[in-house]
Amino acid sequence: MYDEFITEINDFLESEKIMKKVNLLQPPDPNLGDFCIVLNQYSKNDDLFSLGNFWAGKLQDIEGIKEVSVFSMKGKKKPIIYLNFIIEDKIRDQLRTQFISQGLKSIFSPDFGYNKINEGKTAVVEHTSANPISPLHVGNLRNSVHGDTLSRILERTGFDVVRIFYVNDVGLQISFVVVGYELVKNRGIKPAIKIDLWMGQIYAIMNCFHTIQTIKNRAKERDLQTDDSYIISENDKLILTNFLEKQLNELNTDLEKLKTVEKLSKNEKITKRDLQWRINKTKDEIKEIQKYQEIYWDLQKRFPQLFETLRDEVSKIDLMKVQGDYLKKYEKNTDVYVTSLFREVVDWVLEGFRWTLNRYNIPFDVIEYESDLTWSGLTEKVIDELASSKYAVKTGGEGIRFSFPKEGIDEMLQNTSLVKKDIPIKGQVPELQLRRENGTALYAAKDIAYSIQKFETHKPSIIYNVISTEQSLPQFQLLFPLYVLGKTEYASNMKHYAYEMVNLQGRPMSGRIAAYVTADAFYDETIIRARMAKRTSDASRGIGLPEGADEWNEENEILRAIALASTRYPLIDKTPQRRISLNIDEELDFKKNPGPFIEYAHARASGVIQTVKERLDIDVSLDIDCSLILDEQIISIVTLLLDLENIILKSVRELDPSIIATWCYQLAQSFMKFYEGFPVLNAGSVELSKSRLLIVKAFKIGLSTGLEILGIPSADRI
RNA sequence: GAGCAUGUAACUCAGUUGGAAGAGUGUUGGCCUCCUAAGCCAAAAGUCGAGGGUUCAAAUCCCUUCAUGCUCGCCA
Repeated sequence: MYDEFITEINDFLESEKIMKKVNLLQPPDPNLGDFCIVLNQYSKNDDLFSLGNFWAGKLQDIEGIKEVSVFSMKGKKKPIIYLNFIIEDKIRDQLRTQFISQGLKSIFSPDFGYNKINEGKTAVVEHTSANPISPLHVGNLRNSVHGDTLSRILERTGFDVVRIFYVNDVGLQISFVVVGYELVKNRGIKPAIKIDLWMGQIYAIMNCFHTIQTIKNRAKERDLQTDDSYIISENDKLILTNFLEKQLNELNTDLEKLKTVEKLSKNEKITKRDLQWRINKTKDEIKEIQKYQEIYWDLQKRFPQLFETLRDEVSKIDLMKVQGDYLKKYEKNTDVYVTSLFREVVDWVLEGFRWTLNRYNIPFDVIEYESDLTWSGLTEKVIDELASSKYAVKTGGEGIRFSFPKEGIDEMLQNTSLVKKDIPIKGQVPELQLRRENGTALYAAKDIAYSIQKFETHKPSIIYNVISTEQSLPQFQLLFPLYVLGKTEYASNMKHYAYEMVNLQGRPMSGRIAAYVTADAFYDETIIRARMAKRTSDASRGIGLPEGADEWNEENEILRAIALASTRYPLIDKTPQRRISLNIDEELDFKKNPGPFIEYAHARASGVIQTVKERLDIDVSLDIDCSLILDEQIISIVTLLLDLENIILKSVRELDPSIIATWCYQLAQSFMKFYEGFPVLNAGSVELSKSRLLIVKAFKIGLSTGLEILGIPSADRI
């Protein structure tokens, strides 16, 4: 807004033989001045205060400047001198009029809120990708909301975005559900609740049986006398923990010994770290026994019918063998029955996911199955190719391990656009096992193959993987193999969008024990609470319950907007690398959640527009007298609105959609203040009504754009 | 043991290339005869985790240190 002054001040600086470009700042309080500069930036003079007064006198002569005041702040060695500029009222008004009228023009143009720098390019966003074994919970939802918002932001910059859900349908976990499902299906039991919720229960129960069986198998290997049932009896527990605690004691004495001597015995060379690792393992094992004894009773109590059925059926079969067998058959796609059974379970759960995600306004373009990738043979091809590189080591059997020597990494940094900061670890990057000794591929290898597949099928110029920060190292470990395979471009353009996990009331959520607040429950609860709040508020305004079918539909739409604002906003308003702790009760208290506040601001704006239309019958065009609306409050709204494009670019650059969320909130806040102080209906004159109405409309456009980026519909009434 | 992230008001968090410490919630007190009070106004509340360094100037950059979370050789 103050461009003219910049050139004038630059001219002055030049006449003082200072070759620096002037940098205008904003004083903390508008009463201090319209803009200011820091004198220290331009002069190393010892007596800055006198110089400041001298400059102030000179600069005051610039046309349009009313006054330049000198403000001195104490520094350790020298004072810090600010020169505060106050513009002549008339000039300020002129500048503001111009600023607002030009600003409004660009806000009402169809390009507003877009910056097509990536036009014609494709971006892939892979997100959510939750295992299809239990319902989506609030923890998964953070991933979905971030992934979806990121996609929407990318679209705003011109990208053609492909949203991918990657289904991990090959693995031990999924085989639990498949076997469990087959067992209950054969007994004629059908789901009476939402399918993913039901499968989640089967999963938790089967996981429990499986873990208990694993514990018992380990006991057998150690020649301990436990029985074969799927329950840890008190006797079993006693035998197991006694054994483990004895072992723990031995390990601890070894560790103490190792602190004083180099080696434990002549033959055995064992490191401290190794011992520590074993100690931790043993401790975990002891905890696990206790935990799964409790989980057993807990699940039996919570899901009695499923539990009893599954326990009866499981005791008739060799669970480990059947599971392993099924999994192998599915991986190789050799048994039509098994394959269709897996797909039946997976697709059923995915249908449940889709339904849930749809409520949250989160669409997907593509669903890709890990099994398809496995069957395509690409993984084996990639492993073989990597195995012949100089970084691969054979580890016995068919095992292949991949190493990350410093020279190799340095070479990659030179030949790609990657920089040191992209490496999440200093020093030696740990080796990566690609194939087990028994010949099966590990997840890491599949992921490398999958990355290549993603690039080759969708031809994106960039891929974003939305995955929690826990996966930083494995995500980085993907890049170097890609580079080694000659896929330099791929390595450069695969980005890990990392976000921290969600804690729920101080406790992490676990699918393994079916302890989660499901995304569905969260949504349902929010709708109920929103309806209660709306009815209360309507009643205080004398509005009755909705009667006709249309009104019910309208109410439902309003409630949906409020629900999405209340659920999506708290998941996106904090920077992704911050761990968040959701307190469901607080999020449902609409006074504590900024989401509904933003909706309210939008509804108020819509209300104004509607009422004015009904009662005033005025025509609004851009051709208005902006000199009527030069107030700070209005300037701040327009400034914010015009900032949207920058904000979008910044959020892409920093991979942080919370910037958009904060912007929406600030804008809503700014509008609320405007709303209180600047009535449109009773403005006093038609001209004033018109110009204020234009601001309201501009605000509405801006906020609904922001909300659209956040995937939140905007409500016209609340 | 090593690496990464975080640490700002009682609570939840913003804070742009270093340039005058910011919101909301909560607390206290005001404001509905007037476009929706899920709102607005005012007040109180801070050693920016601690210590050091660089600088005219540090929440911001560098070093040290403390606290919390996550990760680190065949889990997916």
